[in-house]
Amino acid sequence: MADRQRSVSTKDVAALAGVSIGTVSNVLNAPHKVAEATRLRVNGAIRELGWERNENARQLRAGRSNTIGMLVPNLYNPHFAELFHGAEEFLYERGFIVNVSNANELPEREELILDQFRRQRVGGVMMAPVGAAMASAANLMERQIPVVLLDEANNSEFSGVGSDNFTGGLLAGHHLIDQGHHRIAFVGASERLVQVRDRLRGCQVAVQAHPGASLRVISTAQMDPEAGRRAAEEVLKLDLPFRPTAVFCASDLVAMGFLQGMTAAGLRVPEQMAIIGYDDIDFAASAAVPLSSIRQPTHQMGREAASLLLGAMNAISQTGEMPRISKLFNPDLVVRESTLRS
Amino acid sequence: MADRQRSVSTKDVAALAGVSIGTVSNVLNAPHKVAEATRLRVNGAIRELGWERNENARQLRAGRSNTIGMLVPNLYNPHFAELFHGAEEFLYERGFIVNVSNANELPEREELILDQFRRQRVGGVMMAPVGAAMASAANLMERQIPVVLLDEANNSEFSGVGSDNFTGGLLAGHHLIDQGHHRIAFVGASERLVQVRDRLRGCQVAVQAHPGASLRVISTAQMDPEAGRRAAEEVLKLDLPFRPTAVFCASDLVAMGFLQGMTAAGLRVPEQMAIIGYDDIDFAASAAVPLSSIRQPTHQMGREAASLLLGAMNAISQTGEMPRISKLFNPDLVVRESTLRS
DNA sequence: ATGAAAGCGCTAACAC
DNA sequence: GTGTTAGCGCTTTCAT
Repeated sequence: MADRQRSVSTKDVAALAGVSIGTVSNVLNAPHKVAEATRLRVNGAIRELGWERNENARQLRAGRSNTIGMLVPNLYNPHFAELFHGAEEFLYERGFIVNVSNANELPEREELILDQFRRQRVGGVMMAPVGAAMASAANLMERQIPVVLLDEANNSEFSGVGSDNFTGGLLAGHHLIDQGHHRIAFVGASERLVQVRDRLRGCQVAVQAHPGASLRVISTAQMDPEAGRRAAEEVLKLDLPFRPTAVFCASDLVAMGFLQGMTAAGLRVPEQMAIIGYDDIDFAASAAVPLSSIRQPTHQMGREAASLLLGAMNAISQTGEMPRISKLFNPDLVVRESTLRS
Repeated sequence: MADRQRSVSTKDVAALAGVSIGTVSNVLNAPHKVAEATRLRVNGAIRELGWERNENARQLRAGRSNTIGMLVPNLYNPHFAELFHGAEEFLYERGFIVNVSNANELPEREELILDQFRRQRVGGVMMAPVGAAMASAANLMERQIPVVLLDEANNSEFSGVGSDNFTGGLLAGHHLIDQGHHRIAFVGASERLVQVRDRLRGCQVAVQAHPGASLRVISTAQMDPEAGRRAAEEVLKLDLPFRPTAVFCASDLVAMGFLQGMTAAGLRVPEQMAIIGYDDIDFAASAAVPLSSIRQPTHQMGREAASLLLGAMNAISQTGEMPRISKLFNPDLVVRESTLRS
């Protein structure tokens, strides 16, 4: 059965070009050391045989990898798709490849994915964990694999990129107050995600600064449209005098679910319920009611995460030191119809 | 400077457990061959040292890979995010990892990505190329790397999963005709993508079956919201008697852009312009006007693609034969507000 | 400028 | 049931 087929190797190239494998390697990695005629001959043999470098062998021998691992909670959240896009663009231009994995917001999947990255001996990892993956992240760093956190720039142990979630929450809270709202709700996984907690804190400060205003916190497990729909049901159960007139959802996905819940129940947005989201994903602008949101420079954050990671990989291989640098970006308020008082 | 640090190897494990590396390998790959006491001792040593198998070395030696490459035009299109999700779910359960790359709808990027997969010696590839990547795909197959096409089940040279785009187009066309429309437009990259061409053909058949109905084809370069907005401008330039009253957009992303263009110009949807999209992405239901669409069983298609690929990988290693199997799924019409005549 | 040779960490065939 | 060994394809030092 099926001969275990050897792929074309440098040995074959060397044989065809009439040189040693060391010379082939030099053509690839240090062409200036090789005489022009030899180089041409070797390159000709490479083309003729259709040789492609075996990255596994290269990495095994060279001890460094051109593969970067990226861990996200879910890729069909456009926020993470965009972070990935920014990071991949940056890294691809520099000859690295990015290996994304979806943890589906499951902490145990996150551990499995990081195990896999470790086995692959990736050169570095970017991650946005929802669980307590910090022990695993520390483990990677011990093995000299740099880690950059996504959406998190306040951790002194790890490098990271993020935007100022407290300020974002403040912006959202002030905006709703400015629009005349007193009873406000907050929806998001505030118990689980530090980013969401910070957004909540910002909003709380804005609300507390305004006498007579109150904030009701609805804590969800996930950060998807379904969580928003459930929160909508919960809000609708409240009697009108107690029911919030405005809601701040900690992500646009949640906000879109909340909006669906409201319109399904026949409530008008923003007249009977104002809604503001977070992330300003592209779809927010084309939602049933165009969604106000807090914008993050997501694409640029992805690029910056990649840049920090490459910096750390260089540092570790040259000085043995693991740098810890965080970049904080500023969020902006984007006002659309969903919060505009008529 | 930085000692080039060896990672913990089976040799270290063997030394600590007081056995040979062959026995360590057996504990990992054929545990039944090893005495219970020895196995326990080895596993203890593995835990104590924090050893993790080096996949590069394993793959180099074993000649097979647990990494699967996946190439998509862009991941922030929820259709592809969902295909990825289905495939990854299936493969992860079976111990494989998926390496997705975004070609950004650029044919030259597609080639680079496939080169990278070849160098990585991935076990198989799933791809949805926008360019003529068929030569590269054939090259992979020659190297015994199975290829499964995504969104394409009509290619006799390659395995693939897809849905019946002709029927999908037919469904969309009939639906618009049924709603009383005579002047219909089609928007999509029909010159570039065979999937889109098939959807157009289906729609043409539906329209031609109805005397007095006509179809205007607006061919776009990309398949994103921007393409939809541009097409909207083009349609709006037409004098009212010639202007289509309904449009079939070859993807929901395009449809959402088209919808934005219409509402920006003050036209009411569906009263002045009916719109139907394709893919039924989650966001379609929560669009400014909930979007009618042609649904594909995307998640299941992703799983099926992964399943076909694993089957091919097994076949090639056991029989040396490369199977070519295609699975065709059926599309459904999903009617929402954007095409409902009041 | 080129060649010879060692070895990265692992698997698998074979010997005991 | 366990140990020994060859070698996957490559990079890199050291001779020449």
